Amino acid sequence: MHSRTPAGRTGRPRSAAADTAILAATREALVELGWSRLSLGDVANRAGVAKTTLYRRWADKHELVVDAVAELFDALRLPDRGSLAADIEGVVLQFASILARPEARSGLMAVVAESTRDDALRERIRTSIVDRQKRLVVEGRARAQARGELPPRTDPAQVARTVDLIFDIVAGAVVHRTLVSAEPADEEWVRSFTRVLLLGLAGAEEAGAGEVEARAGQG
Amino acid sequence: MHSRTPAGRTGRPRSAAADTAILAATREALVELGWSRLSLGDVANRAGVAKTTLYRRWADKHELVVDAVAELFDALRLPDRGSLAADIEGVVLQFASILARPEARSGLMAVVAESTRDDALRERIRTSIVDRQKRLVVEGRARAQARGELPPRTDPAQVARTVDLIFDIVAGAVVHRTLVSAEPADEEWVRSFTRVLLLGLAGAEEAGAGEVEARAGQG
Amino acid sequence: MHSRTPAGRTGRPRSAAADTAILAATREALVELGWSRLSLGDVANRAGVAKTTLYRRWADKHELVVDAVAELFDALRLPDRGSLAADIEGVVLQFASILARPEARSGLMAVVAESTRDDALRERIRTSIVDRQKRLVVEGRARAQARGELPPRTDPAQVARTVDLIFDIVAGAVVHRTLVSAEPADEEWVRSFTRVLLLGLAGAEEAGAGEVEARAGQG
Amino acid sequence: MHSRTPAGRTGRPRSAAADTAILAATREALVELGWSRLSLGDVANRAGVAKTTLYRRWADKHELVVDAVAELFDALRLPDRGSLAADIEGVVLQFASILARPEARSGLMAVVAESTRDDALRERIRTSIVDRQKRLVVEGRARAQARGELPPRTDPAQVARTVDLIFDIVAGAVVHRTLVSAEPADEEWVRSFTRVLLLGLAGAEEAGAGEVEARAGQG
DNA sequence: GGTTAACCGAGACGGTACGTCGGGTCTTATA
DNA sequence: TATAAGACCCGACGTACCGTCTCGGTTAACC
Repeated sequence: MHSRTPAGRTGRPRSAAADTAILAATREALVELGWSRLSLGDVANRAGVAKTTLYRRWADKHELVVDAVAELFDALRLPDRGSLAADIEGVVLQFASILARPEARSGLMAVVAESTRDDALRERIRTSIVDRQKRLVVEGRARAQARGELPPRTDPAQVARTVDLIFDIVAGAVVHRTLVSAEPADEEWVRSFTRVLLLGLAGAEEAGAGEVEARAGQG
Repeated sequence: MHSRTPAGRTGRPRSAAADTAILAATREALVELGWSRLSLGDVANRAGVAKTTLYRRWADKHELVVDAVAELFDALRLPDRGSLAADIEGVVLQFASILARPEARSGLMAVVAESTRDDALRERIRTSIVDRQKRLVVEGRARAQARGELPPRTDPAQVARTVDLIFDIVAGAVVHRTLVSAEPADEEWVRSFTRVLLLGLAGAEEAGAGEVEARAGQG
Repeated sequence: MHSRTPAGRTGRPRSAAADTAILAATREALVELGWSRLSLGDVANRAGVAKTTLYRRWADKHELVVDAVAELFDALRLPDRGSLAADIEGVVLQFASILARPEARSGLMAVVAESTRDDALRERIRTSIVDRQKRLVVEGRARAQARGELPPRTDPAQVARTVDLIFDIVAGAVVHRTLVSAEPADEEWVRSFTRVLLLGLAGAEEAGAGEVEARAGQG
Repeated sequence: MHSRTPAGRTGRPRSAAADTAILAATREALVELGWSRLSLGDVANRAGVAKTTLYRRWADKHELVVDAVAELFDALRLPDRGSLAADIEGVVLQFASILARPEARSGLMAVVAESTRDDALRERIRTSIVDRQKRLVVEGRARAQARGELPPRTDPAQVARTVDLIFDIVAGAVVHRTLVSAEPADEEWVRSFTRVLLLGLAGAEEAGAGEVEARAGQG
């Protein structure tokens, strides 16, 4: 994570328990107070840790919250429900249920907001959250290809573009639905959304091959 | 907007110029400092206005920024480019270009983040930004129906559901692409995205009619 | 005191009560905690004042304590006990009794210690405390001259030198006795000290005249 | 000094060099930073020693500084300049020149300030500095008696009182002159001061004998 | 000549206070 | 009544030291 392990090996080693306690305390405080009222002094108190210990490990509020929130998304699993549509619906519902938790809602949005002015923070978000969860898309595609639901694809650049596009559509739609529109991403909505997504991808898949080749010929 | 016009009519009237100057100063400060470093004292200075004046009109930082940011999105127009796909691409590119402006990026995300803990703020965002821009989806559908690209729909509840879904997908994907994935929503990406969206909607439209009626019979 | 009255006349004026409360709180805290454990946050609390208010008026702990302590010495009066010796004994006993108060002891010495590294602070001490109390020596001499105990002196430079010398001897001896030697400056000690001082001054007065004239001829 | 020699005799003995290095580093830091900005971590760094080592030997900042400063005054010597007046002037000038050194100025005053709230510290100051230097007064009197400048005195209590009085007057006046009045204790000032002191003592000596006997009869 | 107990360096730890900054309220004089 | 100015209370910031505590490793005296 943040642990740029200190060069030397001397001195008292850092307490591993402190990290855990701090991140848990951060999530707890996010639930109770939200982002804007969360203070690092309070987090340190909750964690039973001195403020200095906290600052020794994280440069500021945002970096801390990225790590605290990132762990939440690691709970996401791609269930095997027999079909691509069902798999997607399953993972989207999980995602929605994480976003229903207050610490995820306000923590995630706050760091994204700050990352618009802080390249290091943006990179940290990408590394700790975004790229980490793209595994779900990759897994899902592989499983669908194994089932014969999707044709095997080999062009790596094209695969990467597609994975990114799917991820932006899925994550973006769910976040927007729950946080901006402030409507629940319930089973009905998820079914509608998944249908649109899969039909769109299927259609694009068919039409896309020739176009890509055509473009490759130009560039 | 915020102007709960004061009851009494006596005394010195509020300066109309102050509102404009404050909102402009807010956007300017957002560009330079981002959300977290923006301070109301500084905004008041830039606007050549006393802090008192500012607080008399907006309850706090977030309300002010919602108003300041909302104006940016009012510039969105639905261009008539001859086809639904082209129209969508046009408006999405506009949206992306607004999100490329730093005041929009950090302002929008910051108020969304705070709105996860503040119902009044969420409502204000919905009123001032979200619902206001859904007009684009409604207009686009109407134009496409006029062109014969889409069949006319009459069930108002179903229409509302579809409009909401489209808006969440479009806005969500563009925001996620630009702010979270931190990749440009350039012409190529917009073309890919639009193709997936339209094919998905077309497919769902065909398949959906019967299903909706069936569900309506149950509910 | 410290009040470099702000240039402009606009805005809310500074609370005069705050000054008084802060200085009183400072002395109270000095009594309870001593210099080193005295914190400005605590002083602000005791005074019922925000820390910012305190810092707006005093640059740091030392400046504040100089002002708080200086007031204590303004209580010194030169009693008319009928003879120069008795007058001196009276004022020295008063001085000793002020130095017996813990806020005076630790406050005074602490600012003197810091003033060895801070010219502005040293000047402040001189202005607020030292020069202010030299009035006692001047008064005492005048009264003794009126009684005929001392011959009238007119050379102002020589008078100033003598006043300074007397002040350094008196203040120095009492401070050293009470704070460094840590013995009480009780009546017996004060009587012995005063006898030495007066006999020394009388002798120097006799022998000094010619020498001074001689030096004046050279310079 | 501070070395409460550890009970057991086994194990690695303490480094003697560390003591020297630490005290020297303390004085060096006092010169550069003054008391208030002096930190023990910094002293340890300068001395090339771990903080642990420092704390194993001195309980806190004040105790350390007493020891560091006390050594400075051990350089005082009573010169034999042929007369009591000249001897006194000589030693007073030495004293003044030590007090001109920044480490002595701020170190001495700081520990005196703190000692007003700390009896152990006051005792340490008395032992390490005050009583240690009273030897100068005792020596000076003895030499003057040998020269026949002073009558031999035998009552030990009276002698002790006189030695204390002289020490308080001399040390107090010089300290006050240099640190509080912030004027130089130069040759001219020292000459004036010594004249007053000696004349005062001579007069008191003559007049005092009978009075002392009288008081002894009462007590 | 191995044991062993106290030493040493490094540096993390729980604390306390620092001096600053911003939020939002208030009190003036002026318009 | 609105305004500009600016003082006010409050609370958090991030930093600096304090004095304590672990570590791994080093000495010297004792056996």
